[in-house]
Amino acid sequence: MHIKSGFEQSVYALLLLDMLPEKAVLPGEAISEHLSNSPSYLQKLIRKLVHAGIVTSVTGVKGGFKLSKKSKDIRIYDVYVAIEGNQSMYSSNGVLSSLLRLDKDDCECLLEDIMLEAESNWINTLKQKTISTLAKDLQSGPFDSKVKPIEKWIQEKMVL
Amino acid sequence: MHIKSGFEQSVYALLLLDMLPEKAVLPGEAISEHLSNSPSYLQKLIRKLVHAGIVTSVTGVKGGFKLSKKSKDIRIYDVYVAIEGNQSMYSSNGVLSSLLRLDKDDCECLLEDIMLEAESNWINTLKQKTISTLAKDLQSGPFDSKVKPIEKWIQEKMVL
DNA sequence: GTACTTTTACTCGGATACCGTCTGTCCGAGTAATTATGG
DNA sequence: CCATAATTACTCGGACAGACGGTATCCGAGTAAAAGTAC
Repeated sequence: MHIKSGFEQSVYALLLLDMLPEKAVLPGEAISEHLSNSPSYLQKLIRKLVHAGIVTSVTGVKGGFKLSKKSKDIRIYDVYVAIEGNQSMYSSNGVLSSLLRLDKDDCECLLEDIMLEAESNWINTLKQKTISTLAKDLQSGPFDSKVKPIEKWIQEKMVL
Repeated sequence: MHIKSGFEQSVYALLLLDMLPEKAVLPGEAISEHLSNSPSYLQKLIRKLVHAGIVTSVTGVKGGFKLSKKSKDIRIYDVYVAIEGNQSMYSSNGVLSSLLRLDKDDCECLLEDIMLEAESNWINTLKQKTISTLAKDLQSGPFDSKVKPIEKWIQEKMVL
């Protein structure tokens, strides 16, 4: 089991967008340039964030993306769901039914209860962390000094 | 992200083995027959459980498998690790390094801390549940009556 | 200078290809109990 | 009846094929600002 790399890309794209001045917008091309990953794929990811209501898009010339909420209201969990979907990690294949010699899906999967409980604890952790949490961690961490250059770079690339 | 179906198969195979009388052994063929999944693949899974020290195998004629511990000492987490490996769900691709314009892996992934914390909570839940937990759930549930026939069937198929 | 058209720079979403992983199959080798064989 | 050989019924582990999903690319369509054009 592995969490998609698209999730990481999305989170850091949001962290970048969080440095945008209000009302400004950043083109997808610029974002992928700064994150050094493939432009077309990253944009596909960002579009998922748009659908999830996390990011606002502006079409046409001078278009681009920006956060549609305050970063403290964007939970890591929300990002996860936007990218990976809200289906649970575990889904039964009805093996217990076979074990009990019942018709398929005639009984609930005992294991599912346990797996859902575990997943619930996992989710709750991700609900308590936001993009803002990461931004603060960054500013209080050893790479504090690297933030300024990024903001400067944003000034050049942003529009509106 | 999705947990492999092999995990479910393994857990219920163990639940079946838990019904074996002491010292008795059940051939892999019989197990897959009762779980109605492919024999060769299930045996491959069971061999992973053997490597993990959860199941004991006996080779040769009258060979087969049995639990190598009490079912209350087989945590669901142990089964998970045996099948899926003990690498964590999340692994960074160094996107933060790109964001900060550093050489790859020159900084720790901020997101990783969060993801590991969440995963830790997930793991702890699975460490508190065992195969014995499931066995008890089964006996106290609505399909209690289905257990007897299985034990009878085991009497026919087991060896030693 | 105003109304209209064209260009331009973006997003949007689908079609498609690639590639790694999980599922599942197959086979030869190893192992040990059982059976057969020979004296 | 005993010792040895052959058979049998298993596990073991690797090689391999197929399916599926994540990653990534490409392209035509839509959109709106900007630039160009005509009167």
